[in-house]
Amino acid sequence: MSIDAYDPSAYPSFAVAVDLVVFTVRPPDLHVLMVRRDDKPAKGKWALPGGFVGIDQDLTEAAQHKLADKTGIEVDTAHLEQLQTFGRPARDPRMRIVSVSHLALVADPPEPEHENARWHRVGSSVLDDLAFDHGEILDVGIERVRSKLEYTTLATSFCASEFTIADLRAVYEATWGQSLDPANFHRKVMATEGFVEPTGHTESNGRGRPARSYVRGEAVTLHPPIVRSKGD
Amino acid sequence: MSIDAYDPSAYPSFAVAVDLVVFTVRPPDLHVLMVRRDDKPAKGKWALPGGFVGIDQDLTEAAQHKLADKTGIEVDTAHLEQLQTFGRPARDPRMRIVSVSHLALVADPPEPEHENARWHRVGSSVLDDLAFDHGEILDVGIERVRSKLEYTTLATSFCASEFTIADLRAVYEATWGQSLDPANFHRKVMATEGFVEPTGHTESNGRGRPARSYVRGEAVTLHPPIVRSKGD
DNA sequence: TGAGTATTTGTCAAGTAGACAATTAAGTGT
DNA sequence: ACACTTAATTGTCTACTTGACAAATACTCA
Repeated sequence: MSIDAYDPSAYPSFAVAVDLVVFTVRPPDLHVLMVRRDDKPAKGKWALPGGFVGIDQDLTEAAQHKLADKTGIEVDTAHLEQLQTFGRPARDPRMRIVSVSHLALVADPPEPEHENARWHRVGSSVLDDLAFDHGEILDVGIERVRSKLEYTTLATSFCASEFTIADLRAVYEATWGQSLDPANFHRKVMATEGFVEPTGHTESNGRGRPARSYVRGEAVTLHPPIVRSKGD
Repeated sequence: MSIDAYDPSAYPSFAVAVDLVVFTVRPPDLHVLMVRRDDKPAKGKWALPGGFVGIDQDLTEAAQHKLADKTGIEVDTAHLEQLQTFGRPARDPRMRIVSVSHLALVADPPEPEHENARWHRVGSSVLDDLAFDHGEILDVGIERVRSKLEYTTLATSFCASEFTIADLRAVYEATWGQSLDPANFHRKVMATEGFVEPTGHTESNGRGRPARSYVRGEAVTLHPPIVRSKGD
């Protein structure tokens, strides 16, 4: 049953695709980018943005191109990481396609140019019936972004270059779907060396005391983490 | 630059492989299974066990087969999970191969049957010059298993069906390469509901007070986690 | 000027982690 | 039977972290 014995010139032939789970935060909700399919398989259904990988194209490179294509986001302002690979033989009716899914976090994207692309609120019933196995991929993406916020500084990827602690807190609240104590959150962020760096000036949103503004710091991981409470 | 415009019958053709990072613990060290290549590319170098995925074979299924093949381990006694996918265009000189790497944790394996397969201590200089990009894959695997021990009950996958708290502690110490306080470790494990369940009897190792023995519990995640100290 | 609102700082009780002493329960050799 | 050695298990204490909530601060708006 070993495949080692195959003729080297006759390896099974796969297509390889990248699918993107692109999140953004529009307080008070987390949103994910979806495109409506207008071609043959699963026509009319919502699907994750994605596409095939070129034969000389790196996986990350393919994901970056697709992200720029669908959102108009500069590659270096967004966070992009590999999520998980899905390869069930029957996941696409056309042929054997292995999809390397990626997670992307973007701040403040413009409305999509493509007619068929749209941001959907996470939790919307639209996301309950997606094309192919994209519902499963989305679930993995949601859990990944929620857990990454606990122990990394990734939340800042959802913020503009300058932001307030309240902006950052809104990111956590939208992603986790739970409210956090402003006082304790503020203290935790400030206690983590390198999470945020003060700019020196303040931003007023018209009401209440103006908040000091910050930019991203050098730190990547949080010690100690900021944890969700058990009630997911 | 969009690939959507390609003729549907002319998707780029890839080979898809699985590579396995198989760990076991032989106190006081973590060990990883490697095979020496005796074929053309990178001949004579050590590589991760792996192979090509069949055109009708699921990724997990392919990984399970390879694991059973190389270790003689029953599939249901080992832990197996997807690690990360590597697909740099030039990573294999033969052709375009995308490798879906997997992490496996096994308890007390027999010596490998194949002449070319061998367990190597993590940290051994043998692992500094592996075939293809397997050094990179191994590094990802090492970091994954170390971090998973922090917040899951996976350490029990390294133990036989019955084990003592000291056995479990030896797993943590081998994986993290640091010693842990027996008293505090014992208390933490016992404090986590469902981590281990007592069998009622004890195991003596010839010296000192015999330890009570336990089996795996139902719990999957640890609340609170058992964390490494900063000095990695 | 005062009311309203959001940020930021203070305070305190409860819980957790890490260090290390003390106790328990075997084996071993005389 | 009796000390002696070793390792498991339990106790204890201090320092720190968490979460709840009160208080002070600094603006805008009417």
